[in-house]
Amino acid sequence: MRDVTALSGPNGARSLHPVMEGRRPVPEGGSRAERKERTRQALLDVTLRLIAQRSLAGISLREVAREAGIVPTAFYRHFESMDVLGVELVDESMRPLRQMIRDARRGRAGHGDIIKGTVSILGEHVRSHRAQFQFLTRERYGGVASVRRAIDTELRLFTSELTVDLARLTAANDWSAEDLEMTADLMVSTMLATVMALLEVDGRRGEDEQQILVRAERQLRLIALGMGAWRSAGSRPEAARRVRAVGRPLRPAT
Amino acid sequence: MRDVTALSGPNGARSLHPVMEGRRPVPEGGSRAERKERTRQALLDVTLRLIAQRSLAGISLREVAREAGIVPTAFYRHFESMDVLGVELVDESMRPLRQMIRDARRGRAGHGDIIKGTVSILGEHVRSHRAQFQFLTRERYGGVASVRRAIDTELRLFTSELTVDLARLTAANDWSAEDLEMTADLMVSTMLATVMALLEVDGRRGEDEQQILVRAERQLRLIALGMGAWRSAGSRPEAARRVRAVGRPLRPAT
DNA sequence: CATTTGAGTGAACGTCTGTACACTCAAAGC
DNA sequence: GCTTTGAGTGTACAGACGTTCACTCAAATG
Repeated sequence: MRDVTALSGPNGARSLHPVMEGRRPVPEGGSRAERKERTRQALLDVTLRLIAQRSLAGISLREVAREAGIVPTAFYRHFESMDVLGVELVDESMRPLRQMIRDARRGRAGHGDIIKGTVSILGEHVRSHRAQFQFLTRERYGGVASVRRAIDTELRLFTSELTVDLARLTAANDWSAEDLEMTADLMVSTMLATVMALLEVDGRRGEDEQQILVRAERQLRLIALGMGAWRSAGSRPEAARRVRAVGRPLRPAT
Repeated sequence: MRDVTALSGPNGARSLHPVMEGRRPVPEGGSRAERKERTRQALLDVTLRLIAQRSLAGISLREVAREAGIVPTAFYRHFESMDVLGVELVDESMRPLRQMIRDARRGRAGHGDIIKGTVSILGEHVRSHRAQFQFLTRERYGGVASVRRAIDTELRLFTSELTVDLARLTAANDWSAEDLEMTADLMVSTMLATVMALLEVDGRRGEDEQQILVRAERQLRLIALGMGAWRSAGSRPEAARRVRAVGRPLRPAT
């Protein structure tokens, strides 16, 4: 935030190169409602872009407005404050994540290996929706309380959906709801850790993307193996066998 | 003679109102070095206290100085900037965490159950060093790049230490270094997720502390079971048996 | 004892912030 | 066609920010 100030000296802000500075003052045309929506989207997009370098708390209303090509006061026509914009951004950023879950569930990659497919889809989505994932992980434990809450709520929903999926895969009634939820939580947090690692991969050499994904795949497979062993030492062998199938095909490290 | 220092400037500026504000201006007494160290510590403490509500990026140098009872300019006698203070704070906050690892390793709780003991120690430390853990988790993916780096480095060290421990527990040469690191990473991220959940427990009813710790224990046990099964389906059964012992005693959900 | 040192002071600076207010003027509604 | 609406404008202000500078004055030094 500090080094940015070096750009805007006490010049007139007039004599800049006419073609330089690609500041688009919101594309024109369309009905009133369309134009408003476009400006609103521009504000969200700009914030998402800026979050790549600083956290939401470090981004000012004025800067967002400036980058979106409107005057600071016009910001209020769309959002009450930056905090409210942040909460809205959670919803928007969650959309690709929800799509990801849907993709993973239908087994789009469809190689018959659920884990491999899921991890591969995760990698693709993080690559193509980098900014959204960055926003979510950065602000999950960040400074703005309302935004943190919103993310937390969505993530809980995510976990409970996965719990349902797991229940289906484990023959439903052999595992307690508590154990299912515990396992789903472990998987979600493993995937989140993977997302965070992926996002830090450039700028931090040493681990490359593929390596992280391979590790995530093995971690999930380890968990699946654990599921197979969880109850197998006693109670219902046929359910345990079913769970174990999730972990297959297992191909340990060379 | 322009070095006439006898300027009749508007010095005055003797003592202000004796009872200005209830701000403690750094406890007095001791040598110069001691007083300096105390002020320095006050700056760190104040920042740690303020981080409970906002992120580091949202805390100003002036506010920290004010709360520590010194004038803004005096801040520079101790730190070049808030960013540098942040990096220093990482080091300081890591100390309790390092102590925790040492405790866990020696099995201070000493019930013979490594997992139970570790989780219990984790819970205790989070309770008694709340602010430090909050700082670390909040800033791990936060806005200040240098702080993020510092935390990342320390956490990597943590993981590699755990890798060594795992190597010892798994008979050293049956598992590849890569697999050991993968597993250690999974365990660390599980524990970090637990820390984060613990920190959000109050202010967010529904899950209480004990519940989170029980879940973490089960998650780690699930992982340990996974380790037992990882290689057992083929290669070196006696090593697998050894690993499996880590997971015991296993007492699945009621 | 006289001298040097350096943590803390206080005023001042230029800049950026969020927000208030009165305004413009094209599209929407009647 | 006349009126209403509302997204975007421009000016203005008070407060907070980081940083500068010349300073004080007790402790450390010798």
